[in-house]
Amino acid sequence: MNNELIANLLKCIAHPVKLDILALLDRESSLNVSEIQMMLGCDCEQSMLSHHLIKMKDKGILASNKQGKNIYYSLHLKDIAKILPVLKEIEIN
Amino acid sequence: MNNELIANLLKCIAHPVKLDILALLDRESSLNVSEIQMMLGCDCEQSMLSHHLIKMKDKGILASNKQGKNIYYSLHLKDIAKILPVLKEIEIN
DNA sequence: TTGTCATATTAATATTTGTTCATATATTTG
DNA sequence: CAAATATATGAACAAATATTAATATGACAA
Repeated sequence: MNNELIANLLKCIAHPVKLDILALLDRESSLNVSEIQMMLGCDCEQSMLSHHLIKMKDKGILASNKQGKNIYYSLHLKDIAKILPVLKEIEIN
Repeated sequence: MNNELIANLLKCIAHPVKLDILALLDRESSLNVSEIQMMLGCDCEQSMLSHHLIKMKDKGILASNKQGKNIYYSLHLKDIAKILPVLKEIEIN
């Protein structure tokens, strides 16, 4: 992947809630929107959450699959999750 | 590092030229602004480049050191470079 | 001491992004 | 069918960011 694409990806995920969502979906493999909202501790409004999810889906980071009333999201670009632990471990002085 | 800080870092580097600069400084350890500009293939204006460098310095990603007319920049938050190869290797379908 | 080079600073502006709110759609249930 | 549930959509606006251009600063050389 070239820097242009990488920059786009990073721009898309550079948001605390989005990072939370990625970490969740890296563990849980598939969750519907309400489940995600619960697990985020309700600190994210329904509409806001939907916007986040759709933006990440548009970039190919997430995938979604409808089941009845619910829409299940999952991590599609799995490799992106690899950077999360690396970032977590960074220490600042 | 928490998601708030990570998001800030990612936002700061989520730009093709900034990613180039990081890759350069990961290899070369220390370069002055003109050297960086040359190595970027002159596709970045002086003022723009200066803005990029200063922003990354403000976030603690880069460090600078003045030597005569020149200012040498180096990678201060070295760990951030660890994500670059991981990102490069990501493939999109 | 003037000029030139390397870099920073500032201001102006265009563009993008984040957020909220109100409303829409689709599915299920009674 | 009407109501309830789950989620998406779109508009509006503030705030953040990117970009450019013009000018400033500081170091060195002639």
